[in-house]
Amino acid sequence: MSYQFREIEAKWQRYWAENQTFKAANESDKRKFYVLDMFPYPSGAGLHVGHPLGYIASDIYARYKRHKGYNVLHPMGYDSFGLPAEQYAIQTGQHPAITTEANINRYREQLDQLGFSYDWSREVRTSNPGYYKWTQWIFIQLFNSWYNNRADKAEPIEKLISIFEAEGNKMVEASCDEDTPLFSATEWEAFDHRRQQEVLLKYRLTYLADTEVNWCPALGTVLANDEIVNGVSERGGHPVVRKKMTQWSMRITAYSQRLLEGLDRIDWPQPLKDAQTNWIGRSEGASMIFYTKPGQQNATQYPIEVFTTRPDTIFGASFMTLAPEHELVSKLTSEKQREEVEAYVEYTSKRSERDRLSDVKTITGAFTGAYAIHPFTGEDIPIWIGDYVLAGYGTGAVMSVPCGDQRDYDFARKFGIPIPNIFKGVDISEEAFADKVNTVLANSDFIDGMNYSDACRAVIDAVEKKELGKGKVNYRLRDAVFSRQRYWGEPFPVYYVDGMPQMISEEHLPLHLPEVEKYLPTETGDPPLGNASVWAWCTKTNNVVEISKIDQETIFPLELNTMPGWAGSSQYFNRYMDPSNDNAIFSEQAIDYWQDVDLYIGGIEHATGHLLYSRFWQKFMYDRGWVPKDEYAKKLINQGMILGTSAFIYREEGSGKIISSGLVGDKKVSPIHADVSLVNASDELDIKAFKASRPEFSTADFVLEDGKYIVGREVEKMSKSKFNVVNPDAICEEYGADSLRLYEMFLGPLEQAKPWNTAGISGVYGFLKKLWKLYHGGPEGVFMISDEPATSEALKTLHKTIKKVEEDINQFSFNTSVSTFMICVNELSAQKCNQRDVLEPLAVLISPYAPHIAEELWQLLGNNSSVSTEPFPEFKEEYLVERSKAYPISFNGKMRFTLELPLDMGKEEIEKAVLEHEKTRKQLQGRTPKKVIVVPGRIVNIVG
RNA sequence: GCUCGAGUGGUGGAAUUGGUAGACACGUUGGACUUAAAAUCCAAUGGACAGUAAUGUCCGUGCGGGUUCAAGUCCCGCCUCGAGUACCA
Repeated sequence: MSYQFREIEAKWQRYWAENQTFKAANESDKRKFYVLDMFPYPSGAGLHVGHPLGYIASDIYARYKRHKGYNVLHPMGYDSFGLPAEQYAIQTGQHPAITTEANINRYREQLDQLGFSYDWSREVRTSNPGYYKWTQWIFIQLFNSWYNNRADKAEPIEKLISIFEAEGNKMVEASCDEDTPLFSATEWEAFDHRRQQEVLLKYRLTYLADTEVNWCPALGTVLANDEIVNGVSERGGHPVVRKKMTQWSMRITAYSQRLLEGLDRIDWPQPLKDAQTNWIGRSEGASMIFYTKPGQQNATQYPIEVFTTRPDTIFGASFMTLAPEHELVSKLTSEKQREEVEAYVEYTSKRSERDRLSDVKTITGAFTGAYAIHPFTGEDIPIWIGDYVLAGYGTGAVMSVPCGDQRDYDFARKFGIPIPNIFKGVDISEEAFADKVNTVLANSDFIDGMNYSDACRAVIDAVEKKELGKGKVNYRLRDAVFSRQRYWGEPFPVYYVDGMPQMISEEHLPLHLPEVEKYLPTETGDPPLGNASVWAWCTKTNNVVEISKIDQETIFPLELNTMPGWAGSSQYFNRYMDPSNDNAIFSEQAIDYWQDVDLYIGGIEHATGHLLYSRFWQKFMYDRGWVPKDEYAKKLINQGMILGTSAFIYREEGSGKIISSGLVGDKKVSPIHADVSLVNASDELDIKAFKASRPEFSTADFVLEDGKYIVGREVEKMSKSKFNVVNPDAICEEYGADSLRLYEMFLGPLEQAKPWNTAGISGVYGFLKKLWKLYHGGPEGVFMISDEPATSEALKTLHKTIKKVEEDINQFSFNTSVSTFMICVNELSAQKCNQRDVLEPLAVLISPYAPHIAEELWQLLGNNSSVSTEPFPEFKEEYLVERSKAYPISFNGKMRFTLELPLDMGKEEIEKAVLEHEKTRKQLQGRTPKKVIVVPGRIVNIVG
């Protein structure tokens, strides 16, 4: 019997589903292990061979942990809200729920085909009301919380209210809006209800604010910073403009420091940690106040707050620069300069983000005509505006130290501002000196001769004494805008009374997404939900209450925005623990047992999106006591992308001839993608099939070499538009899921990007056939094994393999363990091994990688149960002990020969044996060695 | 510019973390079986040189230095590619 993978795979996939083999219980005496994949967005294109890479790796690990006796939670679900389904709906009128459902079914089929050990009873879909009920619930909890900086945690808003009632807000240290006014307890009591709500909104962890947002007119929605790449939208590449809008925001900045510190406690890849660290962008320095000098037409002294990381260079400040958008600009500008300044502000506001980015080298600015007073020297410092200072970072104003900062230096050069030197022994005639480490200060009054850190401390002390500033830590991280003007997302559980937001009471959750006629914004510019005439929400008892949003007398207006993509993915890992619970996001018992994720596998592209936001929500959940861990994933692995190998044909410019790649030479050609499925292993294009699939080329003239059209090759991202997509269904059909699983692992290190090459799969396919044969040594390939004890040689091969494979799994080196299996089977075949005591453990050993064939072999061996619950074979050192070993020997690092010596020889005996060795004597040529170096089990060196 | 990561045969990649570089696989070449093909099996496969041969010698992990009996691996200085990020004060 030959290896019939199609029947075997279908049979065991059915078996696993029918027997619920991988269902995990929330109660168990076993130790828990939680293996998580990033759940996919079910796109219409289905899976290509790149998608399952991480899923295969996590499945191997989950199966391995089951063999090791753990109760393993390995769930899967769908991040099913998202833009593509909505855009498809806009074009076709098809409800996004319908396309999403169809896509999910297709995904499920493809996933099932690969033999994953998911507990499908725990599936979640972010677009299911039963799921988004809890997304809405978390939103309400965030709304009802504030961040107490003194306790360094989030607390219920009621506590803040009782503080306000008792003593006002003067002593409160909280993360709140900048413009929060100070008030006493009596003033608080005197505020009317609306005013109190306005104030509280400045403290809540999710709040409404007029935010300058990234508005994408083409998509009709707001984008988060991480949804913009190079100034255009990540999806579609549409232009993005800045615009002020009232939006929900998440006060993630309250957690800046904890998000940073938490990284030290989790085993995540360094590049990912670096990306988050940079994104949070902590910088230490000082905030200082420069007062303006009273001018002739301007008697007021305005304070200008600046942030600097170099307070030590304060005596080098020869001007100040404000962002053109800075609120003081118009107040400060002198009459004489007004025309110039206004023209400049006008000019910068017209420059788009893109222009500014692509043109950073052009230095522009204008003098306001006003001066500030240096806090120490009392000298006049001219105040300029320039667009190299960003309104959104720090205070939007800087003290400019041209000798210590290249941007200030260039600006000073351009406008002829003096560049005083405050560095000892440094030449600044060509460029600024920005080296903190080698700084020794001069011409700097009380900090003369000091180094960077001493001077910083001295200056901060001095400004604090003068009450002109303080040491400050600044973060680049901004609060996250949480509103999207879209249909296909979670509705906010919010309605408005007198323009103030109110939460829908929890027992009315979920607030269902209403039906709409069309998915575009309304004529009045409201988000798509504005098209809904009827909203409904279910009470706990499932009484459906229908409420017309238009009928203002019975109900107040509802929030028409929906939540962004990352809302549904920020707590899904906890929801898997108890996914059908309707009374709580998860039971205490479930979270108590599962605690957190032990292994999380997914792409690094979520570094500053999902992976940051989910950490933020987890910390919030932790603060409020709902989860036991403030970091939810102990270990994370970023699998590398599998790239496509695109095929190109070359059209000559002018003639339009299609030239074979070997004949292109110096000719002017434009490369055109050809479908990789039409190209064979030796890069030859099937011209007939190509012409049939692309009518525009049906009459094209193909110039061949040796009668063949040879395509050019290039490695690119796998995508439909590049015609380089390889479909896993086709691979499974031809070689089977076990081959695909093994091959994806065999391609290279899990974390590395690597190109797909279908040709190579024959290697692992051949391996599986050899494995099969090992168990089928009977006449005409009938299953036959021996109950005789195995040879010591075969046992050695087996235990070598157990040891290596277990080491590999624990280091996630799945590629080398596939090689190890191949070596193992090659050796056992050569040894003609067919003994049960080797072949039985081997079936268990390979089952995480190739589960279908392992189950089949396990059954043939006479077992009734699934191999997946068998204990992992135990490695025994004794089978590996060798009688002797060949030692490589070098002499003076040059000559090398090998010497076979017993393993249990001591150091001195080895030395003696080496010297007695005839060849050694010859090579030493009568000289006496100085020393003999022995590294047991490895190598012997002789130093002459 | 800054921050990470990586450079090893024709190709994907191994190398027990300082100890015989190129495991394993693809591809290629030759052979066996076959009317033929597929499938399968066997052999060779980094380069150069010497030898009828077994075999031996030298050179080889992006480049240039260094440490060491011994370097793909450690140190210093470059080059190239990839990823992230960017007037962040």
